[in-house]
Amino acid sequence: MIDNTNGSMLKKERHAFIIRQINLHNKVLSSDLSAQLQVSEDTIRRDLNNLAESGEVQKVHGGALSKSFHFPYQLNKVYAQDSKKEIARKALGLLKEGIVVLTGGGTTMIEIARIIPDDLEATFFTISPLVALELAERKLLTVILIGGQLSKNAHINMGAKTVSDLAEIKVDLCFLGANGIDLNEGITDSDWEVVQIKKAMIRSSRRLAIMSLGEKLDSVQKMKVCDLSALDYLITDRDEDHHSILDYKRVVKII
Amino acid sequence: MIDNTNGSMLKKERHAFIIRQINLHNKVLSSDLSAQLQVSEDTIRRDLNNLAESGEVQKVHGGALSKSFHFPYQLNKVYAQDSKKEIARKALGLLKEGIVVLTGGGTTMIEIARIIPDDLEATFFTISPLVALELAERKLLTVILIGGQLSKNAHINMGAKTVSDLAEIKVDLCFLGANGIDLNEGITDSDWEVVQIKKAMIRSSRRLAIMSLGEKLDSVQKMKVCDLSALDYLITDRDEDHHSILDYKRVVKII
DNA sequence: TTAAAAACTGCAAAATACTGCAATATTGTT
DNA sequence: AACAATATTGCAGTATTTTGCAGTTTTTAA
Repeated sequence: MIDNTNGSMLKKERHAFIIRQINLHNKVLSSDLSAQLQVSEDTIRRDLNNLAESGEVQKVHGGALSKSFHFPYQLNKVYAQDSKKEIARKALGLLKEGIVVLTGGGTTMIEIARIIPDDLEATFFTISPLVALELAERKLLTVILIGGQLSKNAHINMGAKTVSDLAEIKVDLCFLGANGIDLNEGITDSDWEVVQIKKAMIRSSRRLAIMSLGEKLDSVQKMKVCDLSALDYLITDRDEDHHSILDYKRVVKII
Repeated sequence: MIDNTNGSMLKKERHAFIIRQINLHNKVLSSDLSAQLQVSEDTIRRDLNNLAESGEVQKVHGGALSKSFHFPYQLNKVYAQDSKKEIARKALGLLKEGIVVLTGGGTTMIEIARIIPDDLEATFFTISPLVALELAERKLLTVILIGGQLSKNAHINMGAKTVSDLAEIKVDLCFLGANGIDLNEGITDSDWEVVQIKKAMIRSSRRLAIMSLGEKLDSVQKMKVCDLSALDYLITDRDEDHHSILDYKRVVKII
């Protein structure tokens, strides 16, 4: 592991070693390098300063990170928007002329609303004001916003009134986002109120389509919404032959 | 799941992990992060403070929320004329702690929603998704969106369901825009459905405040909403001594 | 209203970073 | 090879950052 054959190591060699470690692990700790390279932490710190000056690494307190290490988000942009668009594109295949749909909120659902063709005639129930407004842009859609108390976090209508209004409808298809999705635990969420709403939505629908980023697969939250067996479709951005999908494929139709 | 390759985790890595969790689930709890990252909640709190300072998340009691999720609809920011802002400023005077309000839609109403102080505790019913979303930004407001079929041009909920839901409430004050306003003909509108909604809203309110640009005074539309005698307040951008106001002043309180 | 949870404050310990400096190593020149 | 000029390294002392803890205040929920 340590290339310390002749006791002393040139600065360039150390730099190369550090770069290699960073490429390997995306990060290095000064303390680790000091031990591995048998030099003082001061020297390591100077090395990291050099590499940072020439823009090869990103120095942080305690070590350094790969320069490509950046926050997985961009300001003013929806996280993983391309993936969500891919999900939206797939979801579109479930929409047919005259269908009656019930939808939740979330950015993925908004992406679907955005790409619904202008010539589709259908009825959309939704608990999300944002989705409703987006859907209302399509001339031929009937958009019904189910009322209730608007939650500040999720920006969807919740509470008893929403649940009881939901009980009065029965739709062909329900689009729902998932916060946690797992083979054994099924669909889970972290907010009790949200879970009540989702359950009510599922009760009001003949078929259920869950949309989820592939990243969320195998994650579990505190509250249970339903089992995987309740799903008719699972729509993700991953290819259906992706290894992470295989187990799900046996339980639910993957789109 | 947790990227804990090495025993210790650099601060920036924690930050990235937090951002990722927020992007994925829209919200995080300090307690969860503390457990997942194996650091004290104090550290998490400081992390969240840092991320909030640089505007990357929105900190709330107990955790943090995704910021990108919170402001998307501000994109279609309407630029209210000064006169509408003036009306909004005046309307604010009618709001008191604990009041229950019912509002319609329209840019003037949105302008009011925007300038409501953060420390006002009150309950707002509304038939406008946009107004509801704007109101939801105020932490202490309870916002109840009355459902119905979303009209494509006015972007308010209408139809039988909305009317019957309105019949079930009784509020202190109703804010309504006016399309036509005239001494003899009262408040008038051009859309039959809108008139039904407005009448239902008026029935559900103890006091009625009509907001209208001064230029709409003395104009008449086809359908009647109510007489001027039904108004408690008429809010315009004109000075109350303006010549065009004088006649109205005898019938209704001008603000 | 009270009780629990969460946030803030100040503080101290540990880890990390910086400064100047002397010892050592490297390089370039004759 | 000898020597000077330069660069690198480790060290000691000091400063800064990070973190957890205890006590207090604020917020939330019942």
